[in-house]
Amino acid sequence: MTPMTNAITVTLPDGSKKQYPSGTTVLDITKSIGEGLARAALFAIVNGKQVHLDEPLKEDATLRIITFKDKEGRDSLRHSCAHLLAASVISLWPGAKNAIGPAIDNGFYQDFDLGDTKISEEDFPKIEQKMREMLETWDHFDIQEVEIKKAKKDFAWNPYKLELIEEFAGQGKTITETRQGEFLDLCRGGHLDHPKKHIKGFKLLSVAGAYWRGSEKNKMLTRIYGTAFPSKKELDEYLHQIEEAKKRDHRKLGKALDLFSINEIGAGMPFIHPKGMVIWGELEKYWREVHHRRKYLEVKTPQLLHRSLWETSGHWTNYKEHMYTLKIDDFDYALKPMNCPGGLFIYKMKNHSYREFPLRLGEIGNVHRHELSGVLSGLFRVRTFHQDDAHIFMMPEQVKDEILEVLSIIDEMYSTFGFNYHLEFSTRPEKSIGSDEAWKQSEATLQAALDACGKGYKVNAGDGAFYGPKIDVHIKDCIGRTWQCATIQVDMNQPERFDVTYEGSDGKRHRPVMIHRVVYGSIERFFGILIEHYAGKFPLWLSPVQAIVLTVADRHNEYAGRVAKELEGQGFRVELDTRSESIPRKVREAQLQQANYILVVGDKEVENKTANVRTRDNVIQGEMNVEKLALQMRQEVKERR
RNA sequence: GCCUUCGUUGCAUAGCGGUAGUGCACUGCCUUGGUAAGGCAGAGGUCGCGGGUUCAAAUCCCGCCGAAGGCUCCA
Repeated sequence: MTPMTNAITVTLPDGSKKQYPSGTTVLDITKSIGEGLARAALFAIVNGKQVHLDEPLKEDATLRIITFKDKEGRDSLRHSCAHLLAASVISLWPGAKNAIGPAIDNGFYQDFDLGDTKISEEDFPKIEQKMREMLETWDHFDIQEVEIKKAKKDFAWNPYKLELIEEFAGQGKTITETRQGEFLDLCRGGHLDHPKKHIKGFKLLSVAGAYWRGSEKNKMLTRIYGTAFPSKKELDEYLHQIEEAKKRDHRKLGKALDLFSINEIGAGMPFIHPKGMVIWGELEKYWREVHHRRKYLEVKTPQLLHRSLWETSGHWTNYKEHMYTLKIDDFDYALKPMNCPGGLFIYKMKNHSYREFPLRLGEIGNVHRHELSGVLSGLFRVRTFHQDDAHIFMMPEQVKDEILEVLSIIDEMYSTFGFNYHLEFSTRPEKSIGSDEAWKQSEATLQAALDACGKGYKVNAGDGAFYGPKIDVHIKDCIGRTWQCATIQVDMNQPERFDVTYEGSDGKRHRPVMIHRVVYGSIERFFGILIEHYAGKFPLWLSPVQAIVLTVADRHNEYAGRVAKELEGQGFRVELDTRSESIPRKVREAQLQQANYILVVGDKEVENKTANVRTRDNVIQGEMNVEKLALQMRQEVKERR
């Protein structure tokens, strides 16, 4: 490390030391160490003295960050809060039985069996009040190791805890109990040393049903979600962030901007409206532009295909509950849930030579999947959607380069939207087909490609598909949420099932390697993500309304029409507002529909043959020659910014 | 699929046993106004669908359809 002037030395919770420039705050430091810790910092001690997290540090200080993570990285603040919630609910509803209550990513939850009692969000103020009252008496947690017999006796009233005790006893684990006044709980620990002192901001967020131990075979419990932070300020920031995310909700914006709708005549079946279709069309156009340049061939395969195809592919036996099937003239048919069988069918229609490889068959294919009604959500989880699919056939020695090529396409396209992303590599699951050797080889090839691309990646051992290993790409939108979109999968199943081959340089038949890959993933989903990512303010190339021309008075209508026509003639999407409404109103409405450029024309502009230009973000460009504006807009569209 | 909550005009909502209200949007008229809501008037509703209770149901009960938040994070 190059020595820094005025550097401060920070002793991190793990004991390691790091240098920062003077003026850095504790919060900056925790953020630089890792996102988790930023929210985890309780307080900091500089040279033995406690400081505020926002306080800039001077040089030559040694800092200790006191966090609410315990030694095993568990979030003791949120976990302690879950205990507090359990104690409060049981105190308010004495018949309630608490099940588990862990800390989760952004807070905590606690499950309850409430018998016939129903708790709703209206009860939250009452519960929160009780929590505050109880917290006053919670100076510390008493945790005690107990005999199994005693534990069973203590929790005779609670079948969930009993089940856990039995289980832990069977595993030879020690049983620990914690007591806060009246409230006794079974808990393995991971609490704050001083709950009263450190729980400063908590809030209950929602109530939901959840199966005991996550299995639908078990009883449905009531789960209360909440969150907690070491300060009121951080809690408020978090709540504010949730509000901001709600404003971007694609379902809300989709309605407000008239982009799409999902109606009760088809749950999970989106209707794309004219303005939404403009964006959709641009996404497809861009996709084709990139893929054509990258030597992909495009195909289209039918929606509805005979049962025999699905029997060959294995979907009829393994995927039937997700397929829409129907009988036509006494034959069984199914709507395609995936594009690959159709793609393979095209491949099989003629002989192939290694000279054609890699053979890239792309298809923006409409698929139908019967998802459970309860999992449907806006455009994010639907029953019919379009995959920007491609099936690539190649020789084994081409796989590494081809994966790199696909990663390069992904990088190119995601950069256009301003998405940062990270890669995840999933390896062989327990239930899988194919030989050990085949798996070993394809995993090694994917890994070699990942290493070569230099992006860094996370390994999810055992998370691959049953037919092959995969690479998933997770994008991060502008408010920090991540979404899995692109995926690259090696398929060791379908080529066998369809018995596809190619002729090698040795004149013999060989089995090609096939990979599936998508970039957008689902166009519906990607569209939804984009709506939230841009908060409805689409960049010019995607924007449904690129410009609105509005008039000051009726006598300017004719000229305004000419201006609109000129821009339209140059290929822009333009609206004309000649209503006899006030200018502030017309400007406001143009802004609300997120028109990129708002052109006002009045006496001055008619005389000078110009338009007065402003953007939806209140940037006033002033009087401009229309041709010059068109030139500027063309450049903006071209650069897709 | 299961749990909780919810479905009132194009949108957002009030009403929660006794003639269905408001705001925005829409239509008409007045206004011809210079950059985020000018004024007045009007039209628009099988209160998701079906059944039940009641003298009377948007309101209470049951069933169905649809939506939202969950159902992975383990004492």
